[in-house]
Amino acid sequence: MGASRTDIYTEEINEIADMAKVFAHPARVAILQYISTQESCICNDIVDEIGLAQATISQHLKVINDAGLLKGDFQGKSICYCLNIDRFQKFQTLLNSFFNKTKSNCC
Amino acid sequence: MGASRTDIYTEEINEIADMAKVFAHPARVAILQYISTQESCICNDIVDEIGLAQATISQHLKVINDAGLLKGDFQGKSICYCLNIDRFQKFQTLLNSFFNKTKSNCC
DNA sequence: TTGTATTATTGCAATATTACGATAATAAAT
DNA sequence: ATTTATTATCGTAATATTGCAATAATACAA
Repeated sequence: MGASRTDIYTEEINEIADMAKVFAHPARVAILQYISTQESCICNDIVDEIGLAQATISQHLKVINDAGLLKGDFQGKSICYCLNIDRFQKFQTLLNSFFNKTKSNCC
Repeated sequence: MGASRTDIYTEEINEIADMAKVFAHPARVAILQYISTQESCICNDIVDEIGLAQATISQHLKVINDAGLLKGDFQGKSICYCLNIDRFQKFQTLLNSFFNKTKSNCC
């Protein structure tokens, strides 16, 4: 007990939950929003911008990255993070598909 | 430490994270989906359908309800849960607005 | 009122998440 | 090779979440 069960749900349902988890922490929402506003896809500035420790930001970036939402390119010593638009679009499409199906069925 | 900080983010960002949290567990996604397929908005059947303990389902229903996504009407001894479509629609609209803004800005 | 069915709450144990300091790893510059 | 700047990882503490059994509360029926 304590751990979420995933074996009793369909793959689609687990996928939606996993997607939502990325956005289920304000730091990650803020990071995504901030990255999108930066012309040159800054990296360590995220730490200054958001106000959490560097280790914490790195941890959140890992979660976002593991979900496939980032492209990271080295630029000098720093890493230039950028949104993976295709993946981001896929998230939006799948979530909308779930929303539309669910609300159209409703009693 | 351990608790999420919310004071350092905008209200919009916290709102999006709170919304996403509802969908960030497969049981809640499954519950919402199931409720939407039921003509007559069944209640305790959710327990049978999903396969978690009654206490656990009730806990998840509370999370969904606290987010304003349910309407519950008494029907006999049982409660007839139904999706609050207006609220559900608002979730979809706000999330889409975040997605659209974010992806259009990207580098 | 008593019994029955349904849902909510409480208490607890297990696991996950969040946050940070310290440290390691990496890449470029000197 | 050494230094410097940047990012990732490790270890740890605090809090949150998940899940369940047991129990309480609620609503109706007899």
